[in-house]
Amino acid sequence: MKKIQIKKAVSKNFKKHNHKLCYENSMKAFHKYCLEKNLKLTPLRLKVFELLLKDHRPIGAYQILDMLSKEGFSSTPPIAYRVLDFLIEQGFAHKIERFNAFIACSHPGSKHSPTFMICRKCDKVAEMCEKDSRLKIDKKTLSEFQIEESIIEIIGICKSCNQLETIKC
Amino acid sequence: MKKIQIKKAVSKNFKKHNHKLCYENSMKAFHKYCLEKNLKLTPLRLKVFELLLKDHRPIGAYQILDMLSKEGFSSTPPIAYRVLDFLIEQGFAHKIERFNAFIACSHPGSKHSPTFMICRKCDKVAEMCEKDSRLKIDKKTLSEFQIEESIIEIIGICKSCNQLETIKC
DNA sequence: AAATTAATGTTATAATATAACATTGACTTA
DNA sequence: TAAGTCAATGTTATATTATAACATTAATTT
Repeated sequence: MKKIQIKKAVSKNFKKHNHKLCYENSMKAFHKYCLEKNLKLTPLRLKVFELLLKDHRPIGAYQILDMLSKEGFSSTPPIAYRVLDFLIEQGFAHKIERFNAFIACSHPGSKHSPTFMICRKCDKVAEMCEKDSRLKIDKKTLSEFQIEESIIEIIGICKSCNQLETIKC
Repeated sequence: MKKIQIKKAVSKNFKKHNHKLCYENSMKAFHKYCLEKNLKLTPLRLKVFELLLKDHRPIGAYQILDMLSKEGFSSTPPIAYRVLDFLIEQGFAHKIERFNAFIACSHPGSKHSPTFMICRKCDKVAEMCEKDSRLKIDKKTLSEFQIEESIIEIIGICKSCNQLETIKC
């Protein structure tokens, strides 16, 4: 029996939602991916990915190290950076350049260059898929530059925070 | 008598071009802007802007400090960061987040969120104006997020570097 | 000339990231 | 199974980027 999945808008990240589902789906995908690619799903990697999945806010490497240390893991900088590199390479995490911080990928399992919406009030981040965000570049310019990768980070205010503001006034 | 200016494509930054003109136009605009806004065009600010205008490559704050020190300026970190903040605020410089480095603005004198093309071979950067690069975002998503600012950095290979590669093969 | 303010100078330290090498543990293969 | 190999983790040290806080100087106003 197949479950029918209703596609949720990315902006759900900014609202109340069934986050347990986000967590479980991502974790499941991670397990599946590692199994298929024969990559080692170690306790450290699992823990870091779990930390990234906590909510939809990016976290810094040193925050991760703090949390690792609290849970009894070794916690010198390379520990975090190496696992983050691994997760990013495998397409399960991204770096938010604006904040030098890291976030779990919402469309995991393949390399891509997403667009991030970053709310400057609640610090939550939503990752848009390419369908919903396209960079239209002038044809002539395109012919003179071979694109390999893009960093797109949009900063603004999410609807939830905006409504809160309006209510306050 | 009015000079006819032929609008050059932004990708000129990647090619041989009359860079003296780039320099002079930007410097002139900076002088004019500061005069009009009654902002102080100090030796330090001039020097830093001049350094940013050297070529179309971003430079780090500590590189700037090195060069400042060689020219007899004071060169502790806040010296550079403060002038950079000033230049960014006034719209004469940008930060390239990908490199934690800074570059002179190509369309100076007003706040804007440009798109940068970054060549990973020669490290040169070209700033596209909004006309040539537009982010098309899904309507529903747009209605749920109020955009204030965007960071768009495209990494790839410029035509000049690409041609060099082809010749080598 | 005194008061005010903007710019620069200085000291110290915070925050982010990597290099280089050591150890462990799992897996291969002889 | 013992030796060899390799990936992952551990460790030490240090590099790189950035800011806080306060002091001094220079320009501008009163």
